[in-house]
Amino acid sequence: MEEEEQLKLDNQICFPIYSVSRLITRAYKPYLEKLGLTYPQYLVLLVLWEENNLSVNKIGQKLLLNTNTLSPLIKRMEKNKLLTRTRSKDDERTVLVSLTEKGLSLKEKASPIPQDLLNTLLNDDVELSDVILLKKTLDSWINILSEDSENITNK
Amino acid sequence: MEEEEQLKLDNQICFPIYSVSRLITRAYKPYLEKLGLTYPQYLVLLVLWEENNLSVNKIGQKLLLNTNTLSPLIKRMEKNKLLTRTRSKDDERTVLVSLTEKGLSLKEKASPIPQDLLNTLLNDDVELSDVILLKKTLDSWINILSEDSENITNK
DNA sequence: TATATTTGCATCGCACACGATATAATCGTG
DNA sequence: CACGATTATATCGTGTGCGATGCAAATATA
Repeated sequence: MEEEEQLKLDNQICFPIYSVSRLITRAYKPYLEKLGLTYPQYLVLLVLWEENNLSVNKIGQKLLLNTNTLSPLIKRMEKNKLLTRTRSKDDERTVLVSLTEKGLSLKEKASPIPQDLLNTLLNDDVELSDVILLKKTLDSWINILSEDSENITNK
Repeated sequence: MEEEEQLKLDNQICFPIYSVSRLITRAYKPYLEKLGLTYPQYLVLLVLWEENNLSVNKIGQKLLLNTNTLSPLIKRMEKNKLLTRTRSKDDERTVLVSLTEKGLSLKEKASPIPQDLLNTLLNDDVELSDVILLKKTLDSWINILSEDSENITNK
């Protein structure tokens, strides 16, 4: 393909990813608003629902987010009584994040959301096999791109 | 799949999209920094390189961005001498955005970027056919999701 | 033609992202 | 044990995204 052609918006691979990412966040919004959550906050909860009592660093590794994003985000969640922050006794530098009752209880309310949204897509002629393939491709890109940048957690 | 299972981060389709989107922006950064651009500013230029002298509204339609995002963004670009903003004589409400010499001249410098980044991925064992399929899938999602939300340009 | 509605853009407030930098605790090495 | 390097987190500044709202120009309708 000509360089000229590659600069056209329609031929960019990055633009659809960027757009779909925003559109998905938008699709989540009505669901998450009912729970008083933003999308990144929901991601933090997903992590903690799987394994409670993690350090800020560990959450960042799982979400590929740095502490300069996570620290204020987690503080807002603390203010909303979703979780607590405590310095570890073993290592005073580490902040351990634990779910409160409120944070735990949201799990049940959130559980139908992924299937609901998936159904919206599937109802609109998206094939489940495409979704699975898409995820597979993206997962391999995450590996490549996060190794390339290698700066996710200020290493 | 159980609802419980669907809440695991590994089983979410939205998370990889969100992550890859950010990782791609990050991959673009070293290239765009040399041109004094951010990623969304680069997108605006892509649009204007294809068709100059567009209204804010039209740019927003192409990028699926609303004016509350675009207005300040375009003003920053005006401050950086990349473009000019003028009220249309036909319709005083409309602001027409035109590239300056500087904005136009960046096109050549930007032209190798997409291929460069694609090569980075392809060198890392990503199949071109996967990229093409990925784009196809995402494009159809954009159609579905932007119709569903139907609020991209404050309609 | 007067006025209600719509349209195009802008502003405000809030919540991310993230590079750069700061700070305190811990670790490594002599 | 001393002290420089590393690590975990936090803070700051800038630039998005976006819902809510404002405002002026254009349009529709009585």
